Amino acid sequence: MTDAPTIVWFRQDLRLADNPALARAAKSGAPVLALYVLDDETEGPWRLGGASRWWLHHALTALDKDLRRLGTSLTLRQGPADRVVMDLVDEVGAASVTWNRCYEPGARERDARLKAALKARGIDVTSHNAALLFEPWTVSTQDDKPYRVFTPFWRACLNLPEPAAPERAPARLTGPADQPASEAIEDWALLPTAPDWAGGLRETWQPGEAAAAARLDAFLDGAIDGYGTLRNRPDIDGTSRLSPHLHFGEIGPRQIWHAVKARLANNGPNSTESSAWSFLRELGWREFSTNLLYHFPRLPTEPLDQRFADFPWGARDDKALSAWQGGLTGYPIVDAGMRQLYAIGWMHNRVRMIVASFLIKDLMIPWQQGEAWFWDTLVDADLANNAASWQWVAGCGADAAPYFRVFNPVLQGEKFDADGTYVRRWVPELSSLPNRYIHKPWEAPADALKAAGVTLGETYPLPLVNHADARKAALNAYETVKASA
DNA sequence: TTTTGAGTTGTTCGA
DNA sequence: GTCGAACAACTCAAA
Repeated sequence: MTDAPTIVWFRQDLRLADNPALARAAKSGAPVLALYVLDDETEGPWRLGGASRWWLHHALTALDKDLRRLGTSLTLRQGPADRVVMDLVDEVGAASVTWNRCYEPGARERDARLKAALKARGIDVTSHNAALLFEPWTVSTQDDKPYRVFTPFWRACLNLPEPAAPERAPARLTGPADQPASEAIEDWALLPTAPDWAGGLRETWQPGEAAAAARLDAFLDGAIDGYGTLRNRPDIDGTSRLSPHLHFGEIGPRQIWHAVKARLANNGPNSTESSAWSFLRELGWREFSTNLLYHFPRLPTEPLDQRFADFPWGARDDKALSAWQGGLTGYPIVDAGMRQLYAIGWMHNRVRMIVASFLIKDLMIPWQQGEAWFWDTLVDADLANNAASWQWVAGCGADAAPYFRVFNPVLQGEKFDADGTYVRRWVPELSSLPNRYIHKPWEAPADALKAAGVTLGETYPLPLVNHADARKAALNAYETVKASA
């Protein structure tokens, strides 16, 4: 049975280049059966959110097209992935199964179970690293414990052997003689219909491996030079916007790492060098979050710092939560961010911190509710990054901000969106307000509001809470955590 | 074991 | 408007 196929199970590695599982199968000479399984059960409550589903539809369409160029195609199946894979092994008489690792707790358990079951049946099964620069089990403190502080973690990473150079995509792939039936992606109904809210996503994003590579190239030719400072400016395209491509594995961190390094070696004056390093550091944060999730699988639901288990959150307030979600808090920078998120499935990172701080500290709503909303609405929703970042803002995570650090939405707006460009773009009903009031319309005199066509409480909300009071209340609540130490 | 240095991303107050 | 200091102590990681 020399033509028994190898199943390459694609997961969060939807690319042909720098894909060790695919490379291994291609080199083996066996026919390659490319598989993707839509599995809404394994990760429990963390099944793919709406924006992620939109992205996935297009990413799989692009991957199938790329595979066809090489001579095969993508087989789609739905169901609990371990069962689906096992059934397909029987169906096609596969001799070998290979995949690239995931680090979510449900996926890890499932993969371990499946691997054991496949081995027990004499199937050759391998797993590989396509998602990280450094595997979580290779980075630990001298006491062999996981790092809980970013800077020493990243230092330790940089002392490890450099990540391997990415491999090219296989030049050609041969599918199995009998290509098994694939489900139709349309039947998965990943795209929103009634209503179709994805217009802003379509205008903003192009999923797929080729688009990811183009995005990286554009970033390396442009914004990376100013990344060190401009990445904080939501009114400017100062970031790479690679996050959704990275999440779905349309590009891998090794590819980014080596592309940035190559550029540094070629033409890196000192100013670009520090910007390039601050960009690579962001990859480091991605690694750090994945490490945290790997070592603390309850990260998405429970505070890393147990003292926060009984944090005195405010009484349940659905109206405040809805106002936050809908971008109707009365704080322009917060509302701009939340509307950007809803419109295009992405929010600038600086603004993510501002809106998260507002939900947690001004509204006293548990961070898990913000995490859930982001999970559903972000095209780059990633279990590790999302959980680690929300916990960080809440002060209960690794490397947590000091409790007294409460973002002031007015000052943050004035500092990072000084002329209000970002607010005007996403909160158009304020667009005619003068700069000096754009981040605090409630301080504008009546004639300025009138001239701008703004009626507070009607065309734009009054502030949901008074920030100065909310800040004091938050600091009081955080005092109780200290006391419970 | 003990000690030491350091910790992504802020705000407010007073000079 | 701008600047520096205070905010409060704690935990982590390494020497």
